[in-house]
Amino acid sequence: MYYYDTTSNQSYHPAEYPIVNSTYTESLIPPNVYGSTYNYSNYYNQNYFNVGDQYQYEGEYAFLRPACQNSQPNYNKNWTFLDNSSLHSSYTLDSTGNSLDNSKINASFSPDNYTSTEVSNQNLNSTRCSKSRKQLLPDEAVDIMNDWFQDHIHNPYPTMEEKEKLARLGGITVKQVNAWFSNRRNRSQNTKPKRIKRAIEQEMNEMIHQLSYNSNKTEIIEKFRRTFMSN
DNA sequence: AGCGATGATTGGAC
DNA sequence: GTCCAATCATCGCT
Repeated sequence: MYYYDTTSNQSYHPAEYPIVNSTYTESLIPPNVYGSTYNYSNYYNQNYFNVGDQYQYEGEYAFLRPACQNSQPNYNKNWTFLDNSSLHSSYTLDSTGNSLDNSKINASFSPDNYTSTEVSNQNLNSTRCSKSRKQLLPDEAVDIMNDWFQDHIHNPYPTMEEKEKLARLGGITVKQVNAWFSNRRNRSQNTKPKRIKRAIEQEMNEMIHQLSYNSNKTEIIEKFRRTFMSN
């Protein structure tokens, strides 16, 4: 049995789906499941979705596409998650355009049906996956995180609750929020270790300055410099 | 081809 | 578990 993925217009055997674990499926959350037009309450405690979960896009049904290495979620499409009732009344096409039995599909797509060996043996660099493109985070997500960063410039460390809120508002995952803040702090020299290092150096410089004004203590100053300064 | 920007990953510290 | 620095990978641009 093959499955038709309307996001890539390709058919796959279920065993070809290369990665079924939380690390990759977490990055495949369609953004609009958090949106205002979506009744999110039924899935409030579900923070990731499995490869093979079914979604509706512009009237067409599609499976969540496979999590190839370096694959990125498609943030630009207006995904709608199908709840269980509509899932069973929907249809899906196979490689020849025939309708498939959804109850069989859902059973076959359970990650438990495949061993970790089967999954890890898949070739992540197959031609099917090589077309994946690196995508930027949604502008809205970056804007929201940038605002938060500027508002907390002296301690840019969101709590877990704040990370979840930023992720929800931006339509991205908490993992992506973590990576964004880590990169942002590091690249703006605003991590705690770097701030501490700068503060120590500044204090050392001030002490050197004071010593040099108060009396002639060249020897102490040089020892101080050798001990605390990097150059 | 080279480069800067950016998102993701990794191994280690704690 | 979180956070870090370093690094990788891919984008757009020239």
